[in-house]
Amino acid sequence: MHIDVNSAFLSWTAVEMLKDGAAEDIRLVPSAIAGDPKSRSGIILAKSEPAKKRGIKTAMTLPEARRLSPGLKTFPPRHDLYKIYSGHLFELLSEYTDVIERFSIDECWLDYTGSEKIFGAPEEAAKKISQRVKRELGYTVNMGISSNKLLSKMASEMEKPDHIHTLYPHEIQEKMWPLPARELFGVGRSSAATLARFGLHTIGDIACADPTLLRSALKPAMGRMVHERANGIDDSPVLKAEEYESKVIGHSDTTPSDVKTEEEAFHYILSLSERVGLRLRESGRRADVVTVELKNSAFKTYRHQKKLLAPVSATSDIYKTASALFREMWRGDDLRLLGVSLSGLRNANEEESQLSLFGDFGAFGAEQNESQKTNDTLEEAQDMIRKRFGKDAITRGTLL
DNA sequence: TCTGGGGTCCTAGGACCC
DNA sequence: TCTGGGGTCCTAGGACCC
Repeated sequence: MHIDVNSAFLSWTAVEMLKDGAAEDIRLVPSAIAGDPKSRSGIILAKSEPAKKRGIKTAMTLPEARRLSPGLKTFPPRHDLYKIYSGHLFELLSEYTDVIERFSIDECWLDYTGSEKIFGAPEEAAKKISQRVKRELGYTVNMGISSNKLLSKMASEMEKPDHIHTLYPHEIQEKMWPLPARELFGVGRSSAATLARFGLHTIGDIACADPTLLRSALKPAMGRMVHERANGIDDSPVLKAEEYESKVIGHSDTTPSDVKTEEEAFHYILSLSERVGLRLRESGRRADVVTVELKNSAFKTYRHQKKLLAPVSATSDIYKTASALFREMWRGDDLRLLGVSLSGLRNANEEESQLSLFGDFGAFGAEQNESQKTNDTLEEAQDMIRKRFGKDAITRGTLL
């Protein structure tokens, strides 16, 4: 089964507002969750059904949305709230199986195999789950049922909101093949355009196309994948949280105004390094690849990465690499976004020799190792302060 | 009153190795 | 008197997902 919260950010905000005594349910009027144009994040993140009827789409800019729906009520995103609501949903779902894969904050797969004996046929269980979510948590979900992840996902995307769909293999031709190619999970704007050039417009067209043609048109991996998916083929397992580890830890910020100087950029790089470093250490891991991403005022994005000789976890090491990357890559253009991410992640204790043999400036190993130990201790202390008193309890003077 | 932030995966080219 | 073929690793860029 695949389960998807209808207009998650908006639904959860609506439930919270009602809990706080709001007179109006924002789900029943044209409304949206949107960022703030002042901070240059003014896009639609979620919309109500009445807003959707007026043509408002996710990722649309706020002025565009207001033109379509002048009275549109908008509310800022509340990610901390969403995390809590998401947690409650997953708790409820955990009663039905312990094999749950969280795909995003509002979507997951349940491997219902074996649970029939306790909760009945999947269609019956889905109905129960959906009703319980509505009654106990206060919002609606879409659910899809089939024999693999791809088909259940395609099923839950069908008619919204508050629907349960099946898409078993024998239903593929009737229910999935007539859909536009773009609606196949994994086919985006670019692939859809390429497929259209070959006269392939529906999922059925892809399913019946020559696999060799697809592989040459879309590159081998993508060609093979879309052909398999269009035919309902997918054998990927539902991965429990214990079996899953993220491969990247990253943060990026769109700045309130363009960054034009190296000095200003370094402040952001330091703040970003601190945030990814904290998350890295909290996850108990170290990283040996640092990536810096920049987006200029023309919306052109570019990144540089650097693989280190040894994995690191200290903010100072991350910042050192990130600022060097920035210096090497910056084209002098006005920047609207800066990002720092860490990859090449491994468990901290797996690395016996975590200390670099050579110093910063080719100094003797011992000195470098001592300063690194001091750094680690300093940062551990800061992490503890943040854990106990909040993320803003301690920060660098330069970031104030 | 213009365009977010968090990720995953694939490809191509170059350095390098035998 | 003219330049192979098997690999691995690193990096930059891009497609795709929510």
